[in-house]
Amino acid sequence: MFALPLAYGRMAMSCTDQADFGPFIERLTARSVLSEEEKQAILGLPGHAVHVRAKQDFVHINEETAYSCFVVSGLVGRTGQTAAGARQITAFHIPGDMPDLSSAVRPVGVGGLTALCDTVILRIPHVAIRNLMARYPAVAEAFWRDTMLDAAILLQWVINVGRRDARSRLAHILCEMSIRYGRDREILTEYDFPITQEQLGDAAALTSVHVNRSLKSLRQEGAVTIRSGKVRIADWDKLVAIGDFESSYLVADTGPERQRRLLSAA
Amino acid sequence: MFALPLAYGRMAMSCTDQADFGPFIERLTARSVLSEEEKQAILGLPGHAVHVRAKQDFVHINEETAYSCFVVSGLVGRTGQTAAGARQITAFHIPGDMPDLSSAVRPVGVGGLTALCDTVILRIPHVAIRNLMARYPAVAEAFWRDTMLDAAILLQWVINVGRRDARSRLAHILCEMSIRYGRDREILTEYDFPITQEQLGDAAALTSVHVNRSLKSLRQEGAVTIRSGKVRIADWDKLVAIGDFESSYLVADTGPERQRRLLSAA
DNA sequence: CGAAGAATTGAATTTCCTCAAAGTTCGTGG
DNA sequence: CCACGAACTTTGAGGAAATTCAATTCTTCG
Repeated sequence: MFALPLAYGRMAMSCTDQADFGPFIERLTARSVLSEEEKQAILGLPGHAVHVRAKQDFVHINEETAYSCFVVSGLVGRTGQTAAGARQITAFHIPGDMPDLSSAVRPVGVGGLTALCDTVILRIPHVAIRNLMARYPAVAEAFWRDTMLDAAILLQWVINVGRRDARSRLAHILCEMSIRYGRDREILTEYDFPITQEQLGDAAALTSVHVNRSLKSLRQEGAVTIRSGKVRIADWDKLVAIGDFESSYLVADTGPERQRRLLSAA
Repeated sequence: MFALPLAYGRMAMSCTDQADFGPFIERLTARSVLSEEEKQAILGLPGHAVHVRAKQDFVHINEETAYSCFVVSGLVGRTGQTAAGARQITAFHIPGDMPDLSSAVRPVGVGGLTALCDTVILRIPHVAIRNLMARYPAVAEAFWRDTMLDAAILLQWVINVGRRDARSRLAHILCEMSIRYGRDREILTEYDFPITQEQLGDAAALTSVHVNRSLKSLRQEGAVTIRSGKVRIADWDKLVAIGDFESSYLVADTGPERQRRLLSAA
């Protein structure tokens, strides 16, 4: 078995530290208007913790699940595949993300989910999510908005894979993850990114050999270094220039002010 | 000016033929449980018709709009761009689609919208959409689900661009459009696809020169022919094989039965 | 009929891939 | 604490796919 069930119970109880679920709430509330009651309701979602070892799929392509996953720790990749078996990572999901939140509304279509390193997830029944959304329309909208952020990232992914050369693709990914790992979306010049060059290649649509050569080039140019899962950005501006990175798709979001405007207009 | 305003008024009135808005309703109701009242409410959305000439952008990248677009006729491309100016089409939208429905909830992040040929769209104010969703939660969910179908298509787009060679990419696109143009998702072996090889290249992340050579190869192999915007699929099975096409991401959807199950469970 | 846009073809070049072999790192068990 | 093995990284050489640049032909449309 690839997965080891640990505990059942309320989300807040299935982990010793309730803060585990914090990042998601933080991200949501940064972009949506949620009341204390609504936030508490989200925190009260029932969750089932699962440890997944590195390189194990925990949701298969075209699998129809009855739950959505919340990433507690580790790193998750959304994957697709050609018939020939070539793997493509279409998204990274870090702690605080819900990679397949959309499955609550459309049970298939997110592709597979793989743990890129040892990872802990929480499985949250669709029924619970749907109940919550029925009760709190603002939560439903916040969830929808969260899936649209994923879609916006995916859109940049297409551009990255389609229109940039190897070095740019990698630089772009490293810039993006820097912002995403950062609290309040600030730039992290150093962060843990537990991924192999092979997996980076699956994400950037390159072979691991070419990833290696390209990383070497980035390193020699003094832009960035990756060593045993630790990214050190030596020169942010240079990395941004190489990666043709423009963070607005991550940052420019519907903040609470905008939400209030929309709500008052309606 | 690139756009020529035509008429204001209720959606049903801004076009002589109400059936123009039909495809969207059909698609939605095929995947969601909507009452007659809810359908009528959607049909009653106010729309502002706009004619857009070929190759004109009508929503710019990072533009924050106050409306979503509904494609009445023609062909729309969602676009992204690198700083160097390389263009990438990330999605095609055909009559009946709402390319930036998501902007009602997250005003930026869909990229730009371009008319790939002479096209008519309807601009529907976010306020109206949001009012409708507030009144009918089932409509809100149906709209969300529609954006998730786009996301699922986008996911395949990444795989296509990232992991297939030129011929396969083109074959995959032509297969996908065949299904999408078909009513009830049946296979069309002949359909209008008013697009240039240059634009196909922007979609497949290839140069127009290489698109040309690859199409020639597909033609010579007896798989498919494109001539002045008309696709003729000579051998569907062959095209599917070359394009590594598996239609479930378009077809396998949350039908009404599944929706009823989810609703009753909740 | 003429012009503009689109499609087609050729030749040289570049980027990335494939195949193959060493070298490193790190965890595990002796 | 060291030896071993597995996984990961690094490097080399040759080849394939797609690009670039440039020129020509075909279509469409006013």
